[in-house]
Amino acid sequence: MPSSPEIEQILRHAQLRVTRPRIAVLNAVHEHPHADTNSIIDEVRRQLGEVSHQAVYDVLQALTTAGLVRRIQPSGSLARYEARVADNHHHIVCRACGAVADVDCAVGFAPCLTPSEAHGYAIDEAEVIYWGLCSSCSASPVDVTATIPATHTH
Amino acid sequence: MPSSPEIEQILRHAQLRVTRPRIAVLNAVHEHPHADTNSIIDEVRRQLGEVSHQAVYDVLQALTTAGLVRRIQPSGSLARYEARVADNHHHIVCRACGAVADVDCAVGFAPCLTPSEAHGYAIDEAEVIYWGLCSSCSASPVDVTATIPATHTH
DNA sequence: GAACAAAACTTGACTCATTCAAGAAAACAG
DNA sequence: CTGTTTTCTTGAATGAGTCAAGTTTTGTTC
Repeated sequence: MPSSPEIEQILRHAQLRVTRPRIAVLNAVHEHPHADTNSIIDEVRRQLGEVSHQAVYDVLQALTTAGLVRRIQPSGSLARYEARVADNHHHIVCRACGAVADVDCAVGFAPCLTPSEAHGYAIDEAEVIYWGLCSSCSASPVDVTATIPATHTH
Repeated sequence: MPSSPEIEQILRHAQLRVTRPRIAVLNAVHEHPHADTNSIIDEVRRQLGEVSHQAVYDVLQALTTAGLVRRIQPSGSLARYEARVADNHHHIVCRACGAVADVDCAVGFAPCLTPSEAHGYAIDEAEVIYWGLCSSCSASPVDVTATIPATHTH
């Protein structure tokens, strides 16, 4: 969890201008991995007072393009962001409550990045999402007949 | 590509009532794998004349729940459907044009379905999406700086 | 094969995450 | 400090998807 001056350095090193919304957004993503855009907006406003949602959308886009955060969007979920970008890890998503957990890439780069047949595509990333039920949702059964996973967070 | 009476049988075997919209939708998904909802609506209307979009949404939901079609939704893309449901295959998505191709599951069920650490989740599916550029987009370079893949189809 | 209950479809309004656009404010190079 | 560029604010718009009430159709039962 980088301190505020560290966050500032991260932005500068990425050649991004340092602004309060950017510091707050990057901070929020570090503190709340897999948070969706609305949660990030809330958290940023908690830190700074009123900030336009558009600013947060712009910042998230800029940070994503700069490679400082990564955007994930499991089917049926809103866009979520995480600051863990250095490695190639994957995610487990709960079908019932939408909770997301990280999983290290089990098999390194080999079977994980190489499909059996690439159809002429130049592949640069293998994204893996494991679907299932988190421990608390396994414990307290709900209706999971729908194939489309729930949208809300924990 | 099942014929119309075959489509009807498929519906009956799934204990679904046979209606013209359902036949047309299931037909469209068979004929246009990975088509998004709007394309399916267009195709269904080409077959039947006017059909409400709501009917198509309802049918797709019913077919998905019955396991006759599978819904996929790569980040930044609209919901897409495919009728290939019997096996565990994966997808390659072009970052530039959004084109989707099938890939057989390269590694069987083992590394493909087993994460290194399940965090207490009961996992039932491993979804893999390979990201890259399709052959035509590799040939005619466009701007691919954005991390969020394009929404439109070919 | 008519009548009935359940399931599907139509219509039309609505939601809400995300985007667009134009002007004001802030960052930073010189 | 000044100017240019980038970022932020404001407010409206977009559009995939959902909701809800009423009508039609399906398939079953008599």
